[in-house]
Amino acid sequence: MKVTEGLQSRKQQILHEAAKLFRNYGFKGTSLQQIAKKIGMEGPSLYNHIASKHEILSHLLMTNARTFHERITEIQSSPLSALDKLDRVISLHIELTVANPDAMALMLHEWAHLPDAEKVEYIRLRDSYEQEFLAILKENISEGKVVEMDVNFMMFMILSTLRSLYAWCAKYRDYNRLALEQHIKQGVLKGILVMN
Amino acid sequence: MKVTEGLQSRKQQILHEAAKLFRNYGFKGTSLQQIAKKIGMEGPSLYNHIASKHEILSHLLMTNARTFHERITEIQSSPLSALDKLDRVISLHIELTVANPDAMALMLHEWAHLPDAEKVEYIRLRDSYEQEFLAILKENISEGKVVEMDVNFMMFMILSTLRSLYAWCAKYRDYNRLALEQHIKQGVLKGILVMN
DNA sequence: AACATAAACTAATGTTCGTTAGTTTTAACC
DNA sequence: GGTTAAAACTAACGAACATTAGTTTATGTT
Repeated sequence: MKVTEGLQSRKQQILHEAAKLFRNYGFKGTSLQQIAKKIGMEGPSLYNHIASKHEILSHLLMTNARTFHERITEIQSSPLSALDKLDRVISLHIELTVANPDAMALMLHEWAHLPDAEKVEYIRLRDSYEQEFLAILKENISEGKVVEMDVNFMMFMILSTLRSLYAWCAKYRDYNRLALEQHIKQGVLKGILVMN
Repeated sequence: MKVTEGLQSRKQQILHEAAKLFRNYGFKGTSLQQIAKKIGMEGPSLYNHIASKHEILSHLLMTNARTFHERITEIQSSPLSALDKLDRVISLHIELTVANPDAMALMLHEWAHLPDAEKVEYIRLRDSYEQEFLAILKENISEGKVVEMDVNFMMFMILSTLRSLYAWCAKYRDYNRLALEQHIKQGVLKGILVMN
């Protein structure tokens, strides 16, 4: 019986390498053999640590989906101003993306391969997230903090940027996270045109 | 020998249904059987019209990648003002996305499954596109039309929104295309904050 | 040192799928 | 109506892959 584990448990190694491979080749395009090779094992040996290939995907997606859901609920029910809530939501995306860009990529593309039951839950979590997001935007609009605009459309634009972040943050490793936040908040909130 | 073909040739039907399926289940997650069923044939019969499964993906991706490349080159080499060029590029994205939302989804996610030679060309076309885009943004900056900001970052934000459009334009079928353009240009260029 | 359990390996199974071969049907043209 | 070629079908192959079974190796505990 092992008492001390490596810094990363075997299961975490699997999840980490799988996330990278799934991101590059897709869930269906990645074999268990490939994942195993990356950590120096044979394919079937993975089954000492996981129950199935789908379990890997489920873990990666559901963990992050639940985190997003919990965190935005916290923010929404906090006593912050509407504008501060929006600010926190942007920070939340940046935080989770910097921590785990590969998993963020999967959240966009690979949830379709979840087993049925978890797919349903995933969609529920995501829809619920978007409802909270909409509520925060509506608060801002009714307080006059934000331009009058179709609120669904406003959310689309902001989420498009935040959900693509994973693809670009690698190129901006030289920025620290605060500079990244500055840039995003400037661009998303204030636009890019010079006023006149 | 057939002289008149249906309104859509068999090959176009295949491309159309394949695009929808690839978008929903991914290239690797879609079988030729599935595609064939959608147009009422058996799997192997597809080979009377296509050379391989990869050919379908290649056609869908390369056609659109070349169109983007040609069109932005036209715009860039036109005598339009820098701001008008930016405007035209946004319109270009909207035009191609409305015409073919499924193929646009593939351009984000499925190019990794292209055969090697075409993958190289695809990346070259995309990089070249981004270079033209950057040049247009730099023109705008040096003319003072646009805020001082890291130009790569500015492009990231704009392209994130434009490249996600396919996912949302279905929800906005009630807008006509001009209203869609108004919204996007407002949001991307002017931001959402009320000025003070 | 002996034991027990975790974790690795090899071999094999059953399935799915892209693709090929060979055959039959459909439909235009003389 | 007979000819011809396109386009459909069925059957089969071979490769890839997730997963299972059974065995061996490694390791921590007594």
